[in-house]
Amino acid sequence: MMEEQARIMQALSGVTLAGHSVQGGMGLPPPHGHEGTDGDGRKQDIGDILHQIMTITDQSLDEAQAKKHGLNCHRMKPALFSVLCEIKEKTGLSIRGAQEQDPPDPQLMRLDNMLLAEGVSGPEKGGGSAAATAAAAAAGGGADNSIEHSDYRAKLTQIRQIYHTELEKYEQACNEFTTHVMNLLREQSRTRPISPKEIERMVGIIHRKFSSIQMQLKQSTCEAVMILRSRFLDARRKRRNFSKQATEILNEYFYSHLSNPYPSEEAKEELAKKCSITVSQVSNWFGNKRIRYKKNIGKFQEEANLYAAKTAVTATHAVAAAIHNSQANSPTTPNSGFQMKDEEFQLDSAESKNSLLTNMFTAGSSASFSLPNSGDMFMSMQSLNGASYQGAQVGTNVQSQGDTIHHAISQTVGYNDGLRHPMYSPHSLNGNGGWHGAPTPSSVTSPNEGPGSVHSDTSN
DNA sequence: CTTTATGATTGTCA
DNA sequence: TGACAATCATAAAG
Repeated sequence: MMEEQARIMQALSGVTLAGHSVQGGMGLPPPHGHEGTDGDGRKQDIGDILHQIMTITDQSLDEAQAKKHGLNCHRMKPALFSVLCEIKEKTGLSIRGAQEQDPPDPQLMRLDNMLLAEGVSGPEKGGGSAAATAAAAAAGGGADNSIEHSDYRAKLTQIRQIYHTELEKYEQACNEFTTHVMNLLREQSRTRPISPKEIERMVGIIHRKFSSIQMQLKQSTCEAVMILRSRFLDARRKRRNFSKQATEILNEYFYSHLSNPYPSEEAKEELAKKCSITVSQVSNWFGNKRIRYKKNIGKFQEEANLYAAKTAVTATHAVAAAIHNSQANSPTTPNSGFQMKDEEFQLDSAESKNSLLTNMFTAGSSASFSLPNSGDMFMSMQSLNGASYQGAQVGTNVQSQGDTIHHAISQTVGYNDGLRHPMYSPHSLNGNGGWHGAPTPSSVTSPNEGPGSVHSDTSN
């Protein structure tokens, strides 16, 4: 208000003194400064008006009202008013030019983006919570994992609610205030020179003020989310073990693809779905598993045998079926890896399995069973030669057969100890018989390592 | 409590 | 970018 008044007076004085070419319109001349020696009555009038305006604040409300009415009815009023409007328009423009800039605040953008990313602002993220619920429902044994997750979700929802109510409140207050000010200004524009642009500018100022408040709200919301994150999700190290079931599934896949335990993106998705974990968790799991298996194969031997035995029966059946049903067919995709412990050979179904193996070997070295075009079979052979994993020993009878097949392979595909076959790239075998950078267990052939396994792959 | 197992993160490499 | 290796931090086992 005071500022406005000052500007009006400033403008007024500028007009008054313009004719006199007096410098420095800023300084208000004393009301009686020019003594009226010019004898110009109009100037005298203006001086009076000025004086009245100057002293208006010193007067009581009634007095001021009366004076105001007097001014309003002054014969000079319409003329002065239009002049004032004109001048104000000019000054207003110049002011606006100075401060009318609205760069999209990068800070605000950042906050907005983050809130959007966290699901605080933007559309109601039904998908996320639905997924969480689905995960919770699907996870047979690992419900505790999703409990925390849902807890986090609940807290996040709370934050979002608070954020939205506050935002709404601010918006409402802003609108109310804006309309109030607009009404006030419009009302005053009858007695005071206020252009629509002036009102617009005021509205802009109000909005800016309120948006700065909003920014504070956003900032504190961001902080709250960050704290929440650090306490829940970002307490990322606060890990939970996967459910037994999930580990089972993952291990099954791992050991049945031991020669090339690199699930494709689709396979990962499949596994993730089966285990109720994320794809990246599957990737993590396989990354950890590979490295840890490689680091200490002996330690995983038991586990490997377990899972190998688990799939041995079905795999064997599959192989048997394949051989019996299509003897001359070309099993170019022998997704029929055989996995069994050598001791199993001498046990119950030793005979059939043994003959099966023999069949395979003879078939492999002869023409009727074309060499599998996959690293899995290759792995099998390597394993049979004791050239693969530490502890992957086989019975001597099989070993000899393996030697046979070794030679057969050497002749057929140019097998070379210590040489990577291009067929098994990118990640499959290297000279050591591992995937990539595997240690060299080939020399370690301690027979008392216990019954080893022959791992093959059912790479379908 | 200590040790081991394990999921996740980080930095590096091809 | 995915894989790997080292590492972290916690869960579970002893």
